[in-house]
Amino acid sequence: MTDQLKRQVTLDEVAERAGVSRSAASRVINNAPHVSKAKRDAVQRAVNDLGYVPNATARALATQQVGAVVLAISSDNPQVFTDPFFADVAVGVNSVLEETELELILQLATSTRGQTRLEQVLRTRQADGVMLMSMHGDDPLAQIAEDSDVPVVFGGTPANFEPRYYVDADNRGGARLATEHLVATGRTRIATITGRMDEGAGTARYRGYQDALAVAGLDASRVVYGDFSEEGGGRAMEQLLAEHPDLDAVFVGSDQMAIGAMRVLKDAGRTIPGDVAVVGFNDVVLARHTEPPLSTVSQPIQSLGREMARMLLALIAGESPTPLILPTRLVRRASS
Amino acid sequence: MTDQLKRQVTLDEVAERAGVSRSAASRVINNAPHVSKAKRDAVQRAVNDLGYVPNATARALATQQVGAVVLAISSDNPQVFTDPFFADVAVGVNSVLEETELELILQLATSTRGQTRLEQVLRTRQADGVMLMSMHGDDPLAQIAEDSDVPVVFGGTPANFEPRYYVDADNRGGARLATEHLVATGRTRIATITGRMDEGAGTARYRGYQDALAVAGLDASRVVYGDFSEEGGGRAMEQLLAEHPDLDAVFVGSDQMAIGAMRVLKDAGRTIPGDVAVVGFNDVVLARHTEPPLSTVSQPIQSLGREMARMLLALIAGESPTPLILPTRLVRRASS
DNA sequence: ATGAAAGCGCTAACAC
DNA sequence: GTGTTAGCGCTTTCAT
Repeated sequence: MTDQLKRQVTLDEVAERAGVSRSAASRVINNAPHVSKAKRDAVQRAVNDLGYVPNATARALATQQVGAVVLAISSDNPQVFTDPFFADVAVGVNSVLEETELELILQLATSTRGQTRLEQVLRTRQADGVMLMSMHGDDPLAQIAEDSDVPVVFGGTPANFEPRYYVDADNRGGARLATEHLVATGRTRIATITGRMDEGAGTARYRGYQDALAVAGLDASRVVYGDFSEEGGGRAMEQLLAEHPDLDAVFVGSDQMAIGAMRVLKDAGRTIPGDVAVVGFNDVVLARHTEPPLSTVSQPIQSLGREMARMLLALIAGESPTPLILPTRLVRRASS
Repeated sequence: MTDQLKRQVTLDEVAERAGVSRSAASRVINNAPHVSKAKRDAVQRAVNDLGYVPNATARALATQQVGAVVLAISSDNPQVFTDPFFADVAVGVNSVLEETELELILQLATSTRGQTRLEQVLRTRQADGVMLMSMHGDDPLAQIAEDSDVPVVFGGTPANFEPRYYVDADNRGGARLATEHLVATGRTRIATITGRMDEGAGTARYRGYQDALAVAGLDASRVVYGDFSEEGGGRAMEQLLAEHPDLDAVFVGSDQMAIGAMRVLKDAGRTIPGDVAVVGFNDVVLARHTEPPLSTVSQPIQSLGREMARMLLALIAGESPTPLILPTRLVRRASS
């Protein structure tokens, strides 16, 4: 029957009830040494009787540690978080944070206000650590984060620079896998629709495509730059069809774009995979349900979240973890 | 050129720099009255020069307000948050919180530890308010939340009781809409697959189905209880087919289940919507891409998040908002 | 209008 | 092992 839900129970009350000094009580709570077993038990009992829970704020003020880390998504578009990708990351992050005493603050830094806030967190240590996702190449926050003395780990890598601490999926390797598969199945006129080239994932996947074709000695010039969106994928496919009507395969930088591209291909009367093989990237749920089901590259998103959290914890503990690149794998379905 | 990223700048430093007392500086920061224009400006200047940002923790301790609210998902399954539904809610919540000084803490209360933590938040006011989502009927947290003196707003309603403050989608009305539509298009042997009956959404949608059939004077006994999952939907459909082979329509309590059900129907050789019309609920992205595209009931999820946040803000401000039920609408596609 | 002083609840030196 | 003491950085009476 712990207690009424009324006022906060303080350490002093616990100490008094247990008949010990406040410092003794404090020591017990943080199980520090130098307390006799007798007192220890007395305090424990008092804690139970009173239903004492330390005041996190007061503790934070005294220890100069906030007790919370931030998961930040920086983007100009408030809707990005709608991408199932982030929910998965969040689940992963949460799963390791749950083992600690740290709270998870979600910062959708989408408006100017949001960005400013994140910047302040970074500058004035309003959190014990920050996980930063999905940076566009020229996002000023990236540099601010990198320079901050708050521990920061990046999720994914911005296009223009390599942060000190990050965890990323092996985008390049995955793209290469996908393209090699296209080569292996006899395709010779392989095009690509890239993602945004100011995002690391966009450029890395494009490189993977180039890698594979270079090794195979095939022409890698059938490329159109996309923007990761379904409509963008459709437009890109139209352009590709116009410029390279002879193509017999296309590696697309994201499933969303691939879906748009497949629609355009079908409208143009090309069969999939008969006339044109298609491979996407990300393995979103939808990929299983397209017509035909979409071959794609799958990345361990929850692991990414977990590893980000672990790396941040290590950083906070004063260690110097090395960046991590998580493996991707090809999921072959009917579209290729 | 605000400042180095070094140590925290304190109010005292600002005060000294501005040549005023700390209390004066504090008043300016919180733009309280009783400060001369001259001092006011001096302080402002000092703030800019020094790049002062108040220490949130210290402020929280002094004001007894945390400066953060919690968005909590209570569930036994860590993966629920993976449901795009919650990401949308989060985006909605964030959009209104962004206008305030409040942080958003994400609590995936999925393990025992998580639940305990949420319970402590509720009991010992570790947050200024809590938004609680997706409660199963017998979740003890629901009652704890309702009894807590921390402001709490529920997202959706548990099956067994009606919280004081909540915002929900009009599940019953939407289900009725869907079923009426089935009736209007000439179906007469209309079955249903329900969601979990220990969740408010499950029971409410079932009631809506009953409502519509009662008005139409049709038999409402073709019912199987599902669990909101795709496989569950498939199993339920099999059972339905076995028990009521004559059915010519089915209202399914969620799109996920509907997808499973459609698969089973097709496997059983029934055409959709020729032999059997199908309507789902939620309007997930996938619904647009099934074969045939799935008719469904759409709910304004981001609005739900927004309204939850608004209601919580009102509660924190000491007002007594009334519960909100958000309208749903039928999205007719090819499956019905 | 203004400043002094007393906390908010906790931790961490420090002396015993 | 134990208790005393001084903060952490801010807000807020309360005199002036």
